[in-house]
Amino acid sequence: MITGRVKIIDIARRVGVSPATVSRALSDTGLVAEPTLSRIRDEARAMNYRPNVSARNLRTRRSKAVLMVVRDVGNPFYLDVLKGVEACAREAGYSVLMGNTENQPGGEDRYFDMLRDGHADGMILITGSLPEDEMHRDLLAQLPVVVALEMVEQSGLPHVQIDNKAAAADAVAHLVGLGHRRIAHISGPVPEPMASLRERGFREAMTGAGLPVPSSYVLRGDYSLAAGKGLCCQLLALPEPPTAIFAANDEMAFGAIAAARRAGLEVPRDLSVVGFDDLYLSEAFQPPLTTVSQPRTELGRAAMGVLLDILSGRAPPSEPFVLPTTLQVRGSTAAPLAQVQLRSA
Amino acid sequence: MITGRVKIIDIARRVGVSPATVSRALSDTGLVAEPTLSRIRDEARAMNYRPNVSARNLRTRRSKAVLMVVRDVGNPFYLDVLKGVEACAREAGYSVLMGNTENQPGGEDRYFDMLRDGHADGMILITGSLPEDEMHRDLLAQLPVVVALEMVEQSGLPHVQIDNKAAAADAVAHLVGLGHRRIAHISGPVPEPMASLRERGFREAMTGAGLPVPSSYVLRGDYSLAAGKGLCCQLLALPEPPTAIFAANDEMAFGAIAAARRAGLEVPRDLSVVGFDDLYLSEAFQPPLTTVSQPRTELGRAAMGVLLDILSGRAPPSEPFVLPTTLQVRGSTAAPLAQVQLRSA
DNA sequence: ATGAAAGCGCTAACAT
DNA sequence: ATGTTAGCGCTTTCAT
Repeated sequence: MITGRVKIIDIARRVGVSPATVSRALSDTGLVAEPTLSRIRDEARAMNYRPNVSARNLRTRRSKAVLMVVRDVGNPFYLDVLKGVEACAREAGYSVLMGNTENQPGGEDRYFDMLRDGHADGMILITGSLPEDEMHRDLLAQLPVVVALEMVEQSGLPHVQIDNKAAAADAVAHLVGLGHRRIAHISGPVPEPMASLRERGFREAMTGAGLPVPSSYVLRGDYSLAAGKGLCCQLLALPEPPTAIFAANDEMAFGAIAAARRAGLEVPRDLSVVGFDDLYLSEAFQPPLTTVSQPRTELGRAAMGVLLDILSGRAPPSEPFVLPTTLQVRGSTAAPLAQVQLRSA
Repeated sequence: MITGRVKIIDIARRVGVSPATVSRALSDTGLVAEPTLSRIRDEARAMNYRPNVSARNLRTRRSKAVLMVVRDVGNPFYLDVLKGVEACAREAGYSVLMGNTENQPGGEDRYFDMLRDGHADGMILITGSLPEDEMHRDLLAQLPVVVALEMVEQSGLPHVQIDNKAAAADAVAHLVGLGHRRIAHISGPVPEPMASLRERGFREAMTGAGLPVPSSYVLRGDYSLAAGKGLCCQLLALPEPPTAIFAANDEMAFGAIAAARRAGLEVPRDLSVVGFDDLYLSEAFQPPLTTVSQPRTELGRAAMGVLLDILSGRAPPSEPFVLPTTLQVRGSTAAPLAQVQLRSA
């Protein structure tokens, strides 16, 4: 800490009041009368006063900070969520700390500790898992924690999310609408809830449309570019390759498109690809990616809103808060070519 | 704060020692003898003790946190830098807070305030500008602040950076080597130092190769996708359009490629494009982008290293710390077609 | 409307 | 090697 040398008592002396009055004047309690009020504020500004946060936090037993914990800070996807969280937090006088678990099993432990040691007052958890110790269900549900985007079943924690199953079904319906019948799915790391729901959305939409889902058409990925590439190769090598692929996220969709191109196919002429997430570069990608767009910033805002409710003693919603998605139809999807032609691929 | 109810005095009572001894035992001072030491540690673990950070920070007058301030958290580019900073910080027991200025003029003021109010002990500044107040040069140079990637001239602050001019010259040399003679530059927001240096690298490399730099061939952008698109259109509309473009960052390069494609040109056949930064998706882009790769994580590490030096009283290096770049040659550059053909474009 | 006094939980002198 | 004491800077009773 750069010793913010001027403290409340310095102002008090200069103005000729007690420290208590200065504190009250500076924190807008409405308990200080007008001649004094202005003099204190002016003097504080003149002296370039900044309250010492440690002292204040120690006294008030709150840090006015919240923690947003994600799987991987390196994933640009979360940045829009952060923006929403931050905007909402700032309005309420909170700052936001980022944390990431690097996808490691006990990764959230560290951040639950930060809740206990006063680093933060509450937490927005976007990792889909809970700490390994400290797992007394009923106790956990008392903590000021909101789960966003992901799901932690039976945790009793409030959730803010999208309808992954319906969104996936939408994407598939788009492909079916274009005339595709042989549609494959590159899933996320099932059995994680998010990945599972997207896969179920895929299956139900297919079944609903009377289309078959051969087991070779559903391959499990890990949301990485590399997985998209590898699994797409696998699909294209099938005796009856799909004419369309629905990937559980954009990165795998990018990978799939790269693999298709390397295999001599043109997207969307020879293969349609739909992603999920609508990443920053999905629109600039060649071809521009058709994908499910999540209201990322709004999800962040909503999650922070629920957290503020909890922190101020209001009851959080008992039902999950569900925000709508939209399918961004772009250039990576088109009607399929005649089947004969594709067999030769 | 979730009241971490168990405090040092609780442990002290259980073990039958004074709070001071517990404090010493828990902070590895080596001043507590062995029978006691273990008993204290065991008890602390058993009671699930967590030190209250506010109290500790207040007492020690340090927060053990550093601030990393960037222009835009939404820019994935900074995330790799963050990883380096965080790794190095964690080893030294520091946590990292992110801040962003949204490119607004007075944006860094807020974070300099956080230094003064005890939120953080030091700062890594990646915005290229200083707060508007508080500009007493000599005073500023005393603050525990390290400038990374960008440059703040005459600030007296330690810098960790790459050689932007040389890297830009490398990129141009690559194009010249392929046989290009009509090479244009889409620059960053000159006169910012980073943008200026890249432009100078471009100019010097061109001049050094005996190539002309008509003024219509150097257009100023703002690092955005849109700028890349727009300025590329402008270049292609020239009576003598360039056969190659060196963009001051990858996003503008992406924009340029998109614009070229829209204009009916194929990259790299009809137009070569080089970027700068080597963003996450540059490799997956179609065509894979030839670009200057910065050692982002290493830059982060190095910057944090210098900051740790300052925070622990060691003198920072007086010379800027310069890390090497590498030109990633990928698919967006190739030898130019015959000139005649291009004129018709 | 303002002041006096206590204390948040911890660590660092200064004893012993 | 351990205990005693004081105090970091602030907010908040409780008085007046």
